[in-house]
Amino acid sequence: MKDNTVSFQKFAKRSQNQKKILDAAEKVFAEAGFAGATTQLIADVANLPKANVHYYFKTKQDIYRQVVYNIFDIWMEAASAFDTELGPSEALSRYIDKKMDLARSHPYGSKVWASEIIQGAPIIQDYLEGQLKEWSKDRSKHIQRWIDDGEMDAIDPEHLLYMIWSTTQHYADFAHQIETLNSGEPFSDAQWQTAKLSVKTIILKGVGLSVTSNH
Amino acid sequence: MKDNTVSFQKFAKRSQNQKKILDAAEKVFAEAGFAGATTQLIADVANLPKANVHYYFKTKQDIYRQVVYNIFDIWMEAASAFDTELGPSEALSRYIDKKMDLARSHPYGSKVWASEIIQGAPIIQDYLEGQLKEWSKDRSKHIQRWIDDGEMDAIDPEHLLYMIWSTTQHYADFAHQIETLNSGEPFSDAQWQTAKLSVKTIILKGVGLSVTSNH
DNA sequence: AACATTACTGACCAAACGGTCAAGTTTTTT
DNA sequence: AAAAAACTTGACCGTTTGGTCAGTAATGTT
Repeated sequence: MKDNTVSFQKFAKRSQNQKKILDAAEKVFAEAGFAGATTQLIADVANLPKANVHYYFKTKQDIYRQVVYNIFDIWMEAASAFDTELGPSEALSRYIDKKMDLARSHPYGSKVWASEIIQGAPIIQDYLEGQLKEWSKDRSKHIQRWIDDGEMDAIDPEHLLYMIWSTTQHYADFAHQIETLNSGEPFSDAQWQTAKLSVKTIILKGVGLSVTSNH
Repeated sequence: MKDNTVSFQKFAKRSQNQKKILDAAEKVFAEAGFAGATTQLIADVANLPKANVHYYFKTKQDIYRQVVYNIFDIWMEAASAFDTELGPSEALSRYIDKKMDLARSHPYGSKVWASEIIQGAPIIQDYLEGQLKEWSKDRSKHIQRWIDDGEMDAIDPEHLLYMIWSTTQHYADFAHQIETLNSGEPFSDAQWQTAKLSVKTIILKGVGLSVTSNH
């Protein structure tokens, strides 16, 4: 019988197991690096036999690739929060907010990304040269226009982007260090609020803008 | 015969070989992570047989430990550039300068450190809780005093430190990404100058200060 | 009910790895 | 010159790893 629910469940099971594996893998890759991550450990965290993991993903590299692609996609989607139709204050402010939220919600992905770049981006190089470069150049141009229009200070747009990336991702990648300096406790809601506000305040004021809204 | 030069050469040979191994290891650990780094590759890069590497260092972890300790020591020494006797502008400015210089001169060490923290600081935890925490608390107190004295804006001192660390180290850890966005070329001298100035300008102005000198 | 497809898994294997060791060479000390 | 100490290295080994595979179970299709 052509039962849609059954077909859907079949589909659901496959992608559901894949998600379990990818979630486990993201954590394991983040905590052990690509080489240090064993398929056995990924399987254990996913609560699945190792052979089952290899049923859904041919190689460890395939899993890794998917994990890296996923975090990149999430980031690129968040990058649309940098809406140049808004003024510079709003655009930068929202983008920083969004990046800080992702640092909190996707710490493992951020760490996997960082390790990938540190090791020379063997997997993601084409994304860097393609989507990321395109997006950066585009936003840099907009920032430059704001500068030319006297809406903000004359600072090199690319370095501004690097500062936003590094500062926000630092709260994910170096969470362990921050936690250690915070008496071993992870940030509370209030501390995350302070972090967001501090980052926005310094960067916006630093380029001659002011924090407009506080959503 | 008690020839001092001979004794010195003996000493020199040992520490010279150790240095060769540590330099090679720093690079290999940075590019492959702890687990991905093989003692064979470290030996190859050091231009030594693998067994010889194990003659000077009992285990791979011993080599790694030494590499991480070394970069931490270099950073702590640079941390003294944050001289609170100077005013806030000078102190922050010099500290940022120093950190940017280290990002350029010690990119591998910075990457090894980043990976270590990302993976939860299994080796260096005691340093974080000891020296780093002490230094941070001390400098935070000084920054707070500057704020109380009305010399700079009221921003959370710890987040200011995090911003300095993340932004400067980003130029080392994410050098590959930056290079890709820079048409595949590493930064020129002029570009490093621009980077330094941009970082200092944004951060100092961001906390209500101004770049005083340009050494 | 018969068949086909998809899902699952314990047992296995070749390759790579960290580390050892015995036998040698060179250097230092007496 | 002889003994001791330090250095060097090819060959080797137990363990771990990513990945395979044959056989079984469950699910979907006719």
